[in-house]
Amino acid sequence: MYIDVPAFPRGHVAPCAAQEHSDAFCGFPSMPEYLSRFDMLLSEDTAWIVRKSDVLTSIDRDEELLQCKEAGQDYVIDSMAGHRALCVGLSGQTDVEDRCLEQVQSLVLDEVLKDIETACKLLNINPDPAEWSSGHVQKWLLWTEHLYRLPQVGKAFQHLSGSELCVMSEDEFRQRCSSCGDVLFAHLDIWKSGLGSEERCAEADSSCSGQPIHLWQFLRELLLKPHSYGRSIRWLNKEKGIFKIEDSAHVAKLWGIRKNRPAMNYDKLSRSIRQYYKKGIIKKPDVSQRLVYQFVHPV
DNA sequence: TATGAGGATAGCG
DNA sequence: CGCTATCCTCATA
Repeated sequence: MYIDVPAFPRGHVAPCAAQEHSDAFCGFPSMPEYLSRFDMLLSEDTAWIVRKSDVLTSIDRDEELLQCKEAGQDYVIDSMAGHRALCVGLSGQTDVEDRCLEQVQSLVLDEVLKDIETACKLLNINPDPAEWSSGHVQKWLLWTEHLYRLPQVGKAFQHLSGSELCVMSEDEFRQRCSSCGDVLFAHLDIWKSGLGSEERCAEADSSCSGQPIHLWQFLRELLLKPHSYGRSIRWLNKEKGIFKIEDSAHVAKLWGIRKNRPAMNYDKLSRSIRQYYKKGIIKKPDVSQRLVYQFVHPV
């Protein structure tokens, strides 16, 4: 049985095209990490098969398999070519598992849509790629490149509107960018398919084409998505609103992209944070630590 | 060398 | 005017 889910299988182990980061993490959660969100739905003897998407082709299957085994789970990588299909249970008990899988599917879909909504807010762009101007396309590219640590290839897609981008085939993406065209195509594909429900779309629409976002709101949004941004900024104590900026350059870069300020850096971003001291929005925690701040009014 | 505090100034909706 | 963005000086680790 196969579940067709946008996003998960294509993204989760996308190859790390950027050489600068040699560690295993490529901006995506590992499969075990991702699946751990759904632990409650997985029975111990359930095996998962991930059909190999084109994005997965450059990953060493054995290595991936190993990674999954290390996590103490019984995951299996299917060698079938195919795309964007995730998973499915093997060992037997179909009744219960079918129900579980339906729930997983709905949860995964939900996660994906929420991720896109967040990205819309953070980028201040429309959730529907077809509506993007060439400027929006560049913004999305820049963001995606930084988020997943891909090489910067904005130039290869210059002067392209969202609708033009949407009708491009995967091969055309590859032609424009041999190093990561396939990955970018996969990411765009997630956006293209993430538009199933209209209510969400309308919702996201009103929330993102809004007012200029404030820095503290932006930081909050990043903190809400540890799965995507946890390597750059994370809570040290969520209840007290204490957070730490783990990668100052990266956070500053993302903020710069959001505000269309290519020259943004941590020096300037931190100056803005300090402006919040007297406004009572953010302060240094009682025991001051480097790169650690605290929201005065935690939610 | 990176971070932190805060003054000064300019731009912008 | 509020909210930065930018630049700068001085202090600190």
